[in-house]
Amino acid sequence: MDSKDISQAVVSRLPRYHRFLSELKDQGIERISSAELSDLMHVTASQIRQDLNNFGGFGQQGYGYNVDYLYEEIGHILGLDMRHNLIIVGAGNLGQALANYVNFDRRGFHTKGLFDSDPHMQGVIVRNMPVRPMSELEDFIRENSIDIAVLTIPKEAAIEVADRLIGCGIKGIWNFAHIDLDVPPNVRVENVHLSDSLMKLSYNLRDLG
Amino acid sequence: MDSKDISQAVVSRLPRYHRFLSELKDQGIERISSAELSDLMHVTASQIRQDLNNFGGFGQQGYGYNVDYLYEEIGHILGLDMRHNLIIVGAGNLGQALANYVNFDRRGFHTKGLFDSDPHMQGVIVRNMPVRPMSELEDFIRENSIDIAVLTIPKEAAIEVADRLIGCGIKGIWNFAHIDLDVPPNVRVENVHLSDSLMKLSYNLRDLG
DNA sequence: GATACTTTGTGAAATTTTTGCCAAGCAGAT
DNA sequence: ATCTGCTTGGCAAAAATTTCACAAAGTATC
Repeated sequence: MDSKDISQAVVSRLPRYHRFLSELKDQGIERISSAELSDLMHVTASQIRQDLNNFGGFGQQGYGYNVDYLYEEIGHILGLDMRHNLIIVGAGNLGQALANYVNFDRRGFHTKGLFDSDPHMQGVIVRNMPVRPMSELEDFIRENSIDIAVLTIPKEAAIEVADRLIGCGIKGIWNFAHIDLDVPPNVRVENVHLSDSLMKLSYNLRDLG
Repeated sequence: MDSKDISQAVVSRLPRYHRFLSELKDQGIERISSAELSDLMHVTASQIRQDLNNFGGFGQQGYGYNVDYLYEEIGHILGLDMRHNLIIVGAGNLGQALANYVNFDRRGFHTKGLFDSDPHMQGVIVRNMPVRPMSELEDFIRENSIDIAVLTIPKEAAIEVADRLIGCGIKGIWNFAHIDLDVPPNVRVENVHLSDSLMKLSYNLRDLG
C-alpha cells in the first residue's frame, strides 16, 4: 500500500502534520481544508495536498479532510500503530532524560532497558529500570524482542556498540552520538546531532542586529 | 562577506563538514581533496565543492583543501568564533542533560543560568549553577547579556515563555518543546523535535524484513 | 433536484537542489 | 624552467521539489 519511493523530504513533514492534527483533535475540530491547514502551518496548501496524496486520497472535494481520519492515517503511515521495544545504551544525563520521557510510550515506543559501561552506574534505578552492564546487552535484546536502540554514548564507543547491536538483529538506531554510523542496508539510522543543530542556530544568528 | 541567500540545505551540511574536518585534524591530516572527502562522507565531490564555494574559494587546484584552514573557515562561517551566552529554561531531565554538556562550551556556547517554574527545583545545583525561579528571568537576561535561550519545557508553557524571552531581547531560541513558535523576523528558532525524529525512524522501519 | 459554492487530486510549470563536466591553474617532479 | 598530472571553481545539465492552476467531484442551500 504505502509505496517505497517516498522522498525523505515528505517523510520529514509527516510528523508535523500529525502534531497539528492532534492539536485540532484536542480542539474538537472535525474537518479542515488544505487551505485552512496551510494558514495554520505556514506551508502552501498545494504542498499539503501533494504530500498527502503520496499515500492516497484522504480528502474529499468540497469538504476537505476529516481530522480524526487523517490523524489516524498519518499515524498508520508513520508506523505509530506498531509496537516498538527500545533499549537505551548510555545512561548518562541524556539517556536518563529520554528514559523518563513519557510521551514515547504513548506512541508505541516502549523502553525496556538501560545499559551503561560505567561500573558505578550499575543497578542505579531510572524509571523503575536498573541500569545494566554492557555484558548483558546481547541476551537482553534477544529475550525482549528489542528492535530499536537509542545510542546516547560518546562517539568513541559508538561504532563498536553499533556493531554489537546490529550483530544481534537491531533494526533501528536512534543515534545521539556525534559520529556517522555506517550500517548495513537493512538497518535504519536516525541521527540527532545536537551540536549540528546548535551550530545551525549560530549560523542563522550571524547577521542579525 | 558571507552573503545572505545561502539555502538552509547548505547550512545544514556545514556542521557535518566541520565535524569531519575535526576528525581529519585529529588524525594529523593536512590536506584533502574534495574527492577524498567525498569518499569519506558519502556525498558527491561536486556537492562539497559547490557548498564551499558559496562562501568563497577555500581550495587550490592541484592541491585540494588545507584541513586546518578549511576547519577554521567553516567554524567562522558558522559563527563558532563568537561568544554566545545561553540560559536553559526548564531544568527537567533534558535541561539538566544539556546543562552538563561540556562540548557546547568548547564551541563558544556558555550556559550562564537555569530556570524552572517548579518551586521544588529552586536552588537545586546543576553544574555549579542554582536553578532560578522564572521571576528572575528578565533581569538575569539583561544583566548577563544572554542571547540564546534553550527551551526545554512542556509545550503548554512554551509560547508564553518564548514571548517573555523575545520581550527582553533574546535573539535565538533552541526549541525542544513540541510546538511551533511564532516569532518576529529578527528572532531565530532552531527546533529539535525529538518525537518527530523518532517517528521518522519509525517510518523508515516499516517495510523492513 | 437543481444550482452555486467549495475543495480535492493531479498534470504541468516553476523553482531549487544536485550532479556532471571541463577549462584554468597550481603542485610537484625533473 | 618546463612539463605532467591533479584538482578546483564555475557553468550547464539533470533531477528533485515545490508551486500553480483547473477539471472533476463533492457539499450546502434553496
